[in-house]
Amino acid sequence: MKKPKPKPADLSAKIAKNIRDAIISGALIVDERLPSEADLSEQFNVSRPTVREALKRLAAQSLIRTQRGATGGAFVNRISFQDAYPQQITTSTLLLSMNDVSFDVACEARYTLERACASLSAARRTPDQLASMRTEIFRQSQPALSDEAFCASDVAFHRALVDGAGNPVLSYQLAGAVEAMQPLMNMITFTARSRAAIIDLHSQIADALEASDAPCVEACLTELERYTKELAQNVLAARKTRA
Amino acid sequence: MKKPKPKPADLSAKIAKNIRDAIISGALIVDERLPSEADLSEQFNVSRPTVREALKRLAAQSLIRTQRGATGGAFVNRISFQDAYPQQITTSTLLLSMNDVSFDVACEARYTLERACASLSAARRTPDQLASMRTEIFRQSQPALSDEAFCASDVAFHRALVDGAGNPVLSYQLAGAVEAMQPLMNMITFTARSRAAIIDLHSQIADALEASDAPCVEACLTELERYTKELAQNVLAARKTRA
DNA sequence: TTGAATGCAAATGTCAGACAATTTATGCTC
DNA sequence: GAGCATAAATTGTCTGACATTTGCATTCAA
Repeated sequence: MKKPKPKPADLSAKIAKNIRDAIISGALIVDERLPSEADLSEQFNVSRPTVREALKRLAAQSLIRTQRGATGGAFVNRISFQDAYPQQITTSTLLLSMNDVSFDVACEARYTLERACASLSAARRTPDQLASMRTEIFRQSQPALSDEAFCASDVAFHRALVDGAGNPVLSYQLAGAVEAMQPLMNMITFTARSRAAIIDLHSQIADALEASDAPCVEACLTELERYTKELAQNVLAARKTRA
Repeated sequence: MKKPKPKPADLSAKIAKNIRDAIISGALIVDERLPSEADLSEQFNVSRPTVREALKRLAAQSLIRTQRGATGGAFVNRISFQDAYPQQITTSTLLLSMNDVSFDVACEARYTLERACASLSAARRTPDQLASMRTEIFRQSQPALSDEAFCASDVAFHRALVDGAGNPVLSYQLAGAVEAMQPLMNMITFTARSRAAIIDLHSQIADALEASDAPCVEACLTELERYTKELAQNVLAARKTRA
C-alpha cells in the first residue's frame, strides 16, 4: 500500500505535472521555448492530442503561453501579478461560496488583513492613492448609486488603501480577501443611513491616512468591520422573519 | 476598436470561459453533471478534442472533476481549501521568483500578515496547535538538521501559528505568503548561533500564545522579521565579497 | 544595392473517426 | 432473490489529416 489513494492520474495530468515541476524547479526558465508538440509527444511516448491537453492545463494556470507560426510554440510564461489577480479572485470567490463560509468569518479575515496594511499604508500612501480614495468616497455619496455599484466602489476604496502599503505581495494576497467579499456584500441592502455611516468611516480613514495616523486607521477599520457584520445580521434576521 | 488587444481566443479557451462563467454565476451548481463531451461538441459546434482541451483547462483549476464509466462525465467540483492550497502556493512561489521581488519585500509581506493573525491566534489557538509549535521548536533544536529541513520546520511552525487564528480564509490567504518564502529562505545558511536566536524567538512566541499575550507575539514577530532580514543581508554581502 | 513580393516551411489549431478502458445498469440463470 | 455475464455509456487515447498563422529565404524589380 504505497498509495492510500493512488489516483491513477491521466497521461495528460502526468505530463503537465512533469513540465510544471520543471518550471518550478528552474529547469525551464522564463521565455524558454518548450519542444514542439510533435517532439513532446515523441519524448513522452503519447499522441499529440494528449500532449495538447497537458499544455492546455498549464496554459490555464498561466504557466505557459503558446504562439502560432514558424517560430511559434509553447513558452514558459513570466507570471505577472496582473495575470495572477483574476485567478486568485475567482478561486477565493468560489471557495467562499462553495464551502459555506459564514459572512462573519470572511469579514473577519478581510478586515484582519486590511488592518495589517494600515501602518504601512499610513507611512507610504501616495497622493494618487489618497485621491483615488476621495474619488470613491464621493462616488459613494451619490444617492442614485445602485447597491451593487456602491459595493464595487467600496472594493475600489479598500484596494487603494491596501495598495497604499506599497508592497505588491501584500496587494496580491489581499486582492482575494477583499474582492471575494463583494458577492457576499451584494446581498446587503444599503439604506441611506447605513451608507452615510460607511462613508463617514471611509472619510475618517482617508483623513487618518493623510495624517499618517495608523492607529486611527486601524480603529476605523475595526469599527467598519463591526458595523458591516451588524448590517449583515440584520439582513439575515429580516430574511428569517419573512421565511 | 472595441478591443485594444482583441486576442482572438482559441475555441477551447472560449468554451472554457463559457463554462467557467456558468459555474461562477451559479448557473451550474456543485456536483451538477455537465453534458457529455459528445453533447458539448455538438452544442458548441466543435470537435471532441477541442471540448476536451476546454475541460482540461477547467480541471487544471479544480473547477471540474471527471469520472469514467457509464454514469461518468464532468462534474462541477466543490473547491476545498485543501485543493486550493497547492495552487495558491505554486502561484505565489513563481510570482516571487519571476518578478524580482526582493527578499525584504516578501519578508515584510509575510510578517505583516502574520502579525495580523497574532491577536486572533492568542485568543483561539488550540492545545493541539500549541503542541505542534513545540514539536517544531524541538525539531529545530537538533543540530543535525539540514538547513532546508530547518526552513521546512520553520514554515510548519508559522503555519501552526496562523492556523491558530481559527479562520480558514486567513489560513488560505497566508499559506501563499508563508510557503512561498521558503525557497528564498533556503538561500540562507543557518549557523548554530542564528538558529539559537530564531529558536529562542519561537519559544517566546509559543509562550506568549499560551499566555494569550498578543502584543508579545507581535513584538516577537517584528523582531523575527528584523533578524531574518539581517541574516539575508549578511548572505548578500558575503556573496558580493566573493564575487 | 535595396526593397518588396512571393513562396516555403514549421508550428499550433481544429477536425473526423476509431479503439481502449472503465464503470454502471440490465437481464439472465439458478 | 442472489450472483454473474453482458451491454451500454462515457471518458481516455491514438492516428491521420487539413487549416491557419507566422517567420524566413528567395526572387524579382527599381
